[in-house]
Amino acid sequence: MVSIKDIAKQAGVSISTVSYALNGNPKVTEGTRNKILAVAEELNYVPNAAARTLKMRETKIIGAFLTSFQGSFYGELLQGMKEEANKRGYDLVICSGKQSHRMLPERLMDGAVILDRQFADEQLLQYAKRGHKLVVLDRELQHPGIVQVLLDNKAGGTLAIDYLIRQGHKKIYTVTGPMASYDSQQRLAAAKLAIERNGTVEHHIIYGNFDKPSGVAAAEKIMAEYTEPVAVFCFNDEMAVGMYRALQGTTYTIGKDIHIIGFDHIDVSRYLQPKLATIDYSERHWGAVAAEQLIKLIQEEPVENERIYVSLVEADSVGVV
Amino acid sequence: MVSIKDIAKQAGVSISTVSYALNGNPKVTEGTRNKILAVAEELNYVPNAAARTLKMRETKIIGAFLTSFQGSFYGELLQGMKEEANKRGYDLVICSGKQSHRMLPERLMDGAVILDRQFADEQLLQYAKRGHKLVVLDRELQHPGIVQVLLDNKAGGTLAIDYLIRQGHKKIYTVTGPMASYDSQQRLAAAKLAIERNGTVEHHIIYGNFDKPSGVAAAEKIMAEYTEPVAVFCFNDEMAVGMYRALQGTTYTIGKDIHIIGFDHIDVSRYLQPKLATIDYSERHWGAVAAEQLIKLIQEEPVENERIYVSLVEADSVGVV
DNA sequence: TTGTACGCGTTATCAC
DNA sequence: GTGATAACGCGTACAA
Repeated sequence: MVSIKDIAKQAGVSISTVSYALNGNPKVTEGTRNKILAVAEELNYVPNAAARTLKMRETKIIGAFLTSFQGSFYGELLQGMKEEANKRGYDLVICSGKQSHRMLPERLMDGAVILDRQFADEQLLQYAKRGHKLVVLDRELQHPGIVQVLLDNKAGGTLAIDYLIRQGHKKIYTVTGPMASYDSQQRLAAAKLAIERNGTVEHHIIYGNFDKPSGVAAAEKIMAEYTEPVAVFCFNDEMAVGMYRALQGTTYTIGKDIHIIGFDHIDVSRYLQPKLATIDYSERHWGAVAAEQLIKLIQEEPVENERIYVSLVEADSVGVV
Repeated sequence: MVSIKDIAKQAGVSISTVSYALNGNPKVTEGTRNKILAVAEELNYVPNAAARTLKMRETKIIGAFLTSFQGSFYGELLQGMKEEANKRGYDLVICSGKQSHRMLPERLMDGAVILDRQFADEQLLQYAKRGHKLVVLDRELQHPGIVQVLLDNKAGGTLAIDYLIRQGHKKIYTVTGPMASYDSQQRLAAAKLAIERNGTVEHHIIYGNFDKPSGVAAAEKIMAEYTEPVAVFCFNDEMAVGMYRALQGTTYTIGKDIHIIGFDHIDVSRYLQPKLATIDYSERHWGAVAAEQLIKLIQEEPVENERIYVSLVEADSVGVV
């Protein structure tokens, strides 16, 4: 490996001069600088990140921790994070799994965005206490080293339920995500509130898991109990897709017998027959805000918790009753 | 930050003893080892990755470089890579974009899997020449430091075309990916060969881009030229989905007037009406093999180029004619 | 069994 | 303007 020492030898100067030249320190003369840059180029010099990090105590890299790489859900989010990070001179790496958690305390990155319930609250708080900078997208957590960038689930849940009620529905199912999911908890709280506020609606809760199979299961349960047209608020589109699948080829028609609204506005929802009503938000924007806040946190700029806004997408999967 | 120096002081031993103890060197006594481990625990000691890397010249991290985070395509692949890497004591990080290319030569990772045509061949060869270990999934590249793990596109292209011909089709369109795509090139070559071998089939090529809009465009072109039932081999499912979308609500029926087969067996293809015929392979296995070969390469074990096998999935999007 | 000393590649603080 | 030199935290050959 070629180091600044090699360049120094080749160029006939000292290593400190090389360092100055490479870092654009104005102390070094035009002539020697050019000479040094030429030699560096010639030798294919690449700075050693480990050495620099050891000295500088920063990597200019931020990480994003996901529970899993599967599912199409996070592409736009990561893209948004990446673009914002790059714009601010940082690189982004994506990690997944408990194994990779070590990279944060080992200081392989200057901070991280957390979207992974496998990361325990106490763990994160401990990291924050040790001076690590964090942005959480999946929980509420109070610490000076942590900033929250959360979806406006309350608004989303309310929008969905109000829409169903506005369409005349009197019997509403909600299909939740996993108990541990912050987003699911918030959506449920909002849905309950919106339903109570109305007063006359019959509400049933089905506990799901944010995946297709639990959507299938929900649909089967609903069909088994079926007596009259019902509306279903699936806490994500993935489960709604599962419901579509289960209802395919049965006598129940979506948007007539069983009305469905989802959450996320995933790409597939546009290709379903009928189109799926859902709650929309910009994943990309979410990611960009997360990266922005994280980097501000790292650079000791003032930051605040942020909320990502959502909106209603009406579609034929919800009819009038 | 707490370092081994702090532990040494606290435990009343020298730093080398601490280092030995932490690394399980048998030279150090049971008693002092336990004492040291206790102190380390108490002080919340975490080894500094930069310092260790600087010394050891390895990070135990491998990277995967993608063109973009968008699209649902790579989830399973990355999961497969991650699991295999973890099994072998490595961590995986995912990177995207030209900016992040620096991480490879700067030795932030011990090697990388490349799935990004933005990485130029010469660039990769240069890295390999400097001793970096690479696995390429998206091109052929010969170098002792590079191993190829490629999809068996030839088999896929042949399977698809033979299936169409077997179903009696005499007029076949192929909708390609971008010119630069290795996979697309290989699929086209195989398709051409299979068609020539048959002799009596009329072949039309439409140049696409692997995305939905180009599927839509292809469908429109085909409808404009329509005189008799045709079969279409879309070089990926994404474009096939675009075709479905464009044909929706027209007088053309998929599987009767226009027959479609895709490639990739993406999740959505199962939810289309009618189900999409396609070429299947295990993304997860692909990823696992890639990680395995990369780590073997890093550890100087013998490696060979690998091929990932594919299979045909028949479905109603292709009818008999 | 434990301690001393050195080097990994950088940057930064001094002299000169 | 340039050059020694001391860190940064860790691992290890060698000495004790």
